[in-house]
Amino acid sequence: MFSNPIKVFLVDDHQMVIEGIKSLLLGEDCIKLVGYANTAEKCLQFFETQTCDVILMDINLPDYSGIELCEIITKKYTKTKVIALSTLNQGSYVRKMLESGASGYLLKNTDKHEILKAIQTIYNGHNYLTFEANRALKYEQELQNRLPKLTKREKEVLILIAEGFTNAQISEKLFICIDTVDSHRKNLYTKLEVKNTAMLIRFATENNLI
Amino acid sequence: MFSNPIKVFLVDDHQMVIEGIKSLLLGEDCIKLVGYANTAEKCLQFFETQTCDVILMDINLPDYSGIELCEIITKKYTKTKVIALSTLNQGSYVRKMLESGASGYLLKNTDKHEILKAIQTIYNGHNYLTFEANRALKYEQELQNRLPKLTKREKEVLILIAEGFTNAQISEKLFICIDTVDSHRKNLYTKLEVKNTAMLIRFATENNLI
DNA sequence: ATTTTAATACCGTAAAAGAGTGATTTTTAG
DNA sequence: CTAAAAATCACTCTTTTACGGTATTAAAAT
Repeated sequence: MFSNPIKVFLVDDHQMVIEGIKSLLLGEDCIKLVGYANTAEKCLQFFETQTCDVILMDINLPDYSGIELCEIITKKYTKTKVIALSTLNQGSYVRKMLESGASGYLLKNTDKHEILKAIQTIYNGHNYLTFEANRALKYEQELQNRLPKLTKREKEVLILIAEGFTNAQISEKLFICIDTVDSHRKNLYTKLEVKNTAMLIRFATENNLI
Repeated sequence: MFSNPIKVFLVDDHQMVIEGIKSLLLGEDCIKLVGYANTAEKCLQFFETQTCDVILMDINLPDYSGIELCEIITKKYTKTKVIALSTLNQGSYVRKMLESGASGYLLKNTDKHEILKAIQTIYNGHNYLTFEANRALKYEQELQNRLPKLTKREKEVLILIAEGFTNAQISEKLFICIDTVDSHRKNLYTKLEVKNTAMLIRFATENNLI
């Protein structure tokens, strides 16, 4: 039955996580740990000569980010599936990893059972998101939806305001009338429900609009 | 020689880190792993009936923060030393953990050798900061020193400005004259080298002044 | 083809901020 | 105790923002 164990590769710069997963997967006949790396560079080196079915990949690596590495791997070695591993349960990370081609997302506080389930699910061609990651993803999308949609021009004006330019200076930069800048500014205030520059900039920084 | 091994306790919500450290410390006769916990709560429960020499403690825990837990432990059980464990190499964390009574700071990408060294150093009554943590600490202090020193009143005014209050409203809140608020505002501009509200708020948010 | 949205512009008034200068009183630190 | 720093208040003048409308045109979406 286990004549063809799933070949798993590990990428994580934390030695103790490597050890932990090794120890967790040890004795599982259906899985074979074919290697591990602490850096994206070493991971890519491995794939020059060898291959695997599933990579467990930390998002935070010392050289590339996991997002970059994931993109490279999934484009170049289409048969290899990637499971993102992270301590951080941030929706934006989950989204970015999935956009970069990852098939799964696990938090590092997961247990042996879930790791095995994720590996097998993904090996069988499906995606696997841990519950928390799923929730974080939905939460992030909700937050984005709640944010009023700013037009292109409004965003430009917002950024220039944040850089400290007055309406007059902005009008010169954008080759438009001061009144127009004023209009955009008013629309920003209305849309973002603020009533002066201070609140505008604070709201914008807190919501990553600038 | 190892009749009295150093008793070590582990706190980390990541099962794989627990496994990793267990596996790393296994076979070290000078160290005895007396237990582990995934939450601050369970850690405190352990100390109701037992004790240890050194705790390896993750900073990010699901219930309390490591900073809080560290403070509780070091105050209540003065003989027990704490080593902070973190993936994040941020000066502010290092500082906070040391202020909360930690004796050491390790990154999770450390190796067996350094863990042993840290445990022994701290057991012998000295502090142990990993090189990176030390550097991050110094870097943070430098950044702080570069920032102009704001007076208490200036900080208060800054925060109220950031909350969107006008000089008049601030003057009412602080029971001072509008002109005084205006003076503080001008001083903020001068000290932080900005020339309007937008730049002030942006600078303040980017430098964690508010 | 037509409705909606985005971008543009204008007007007028009131409020707030920005810039300069000076002075007094409290607190703090040496 | 005394000098320095912080906090306070005052006054003038200019610039900018804030807020209320209204309105035209171009681009997008339906």
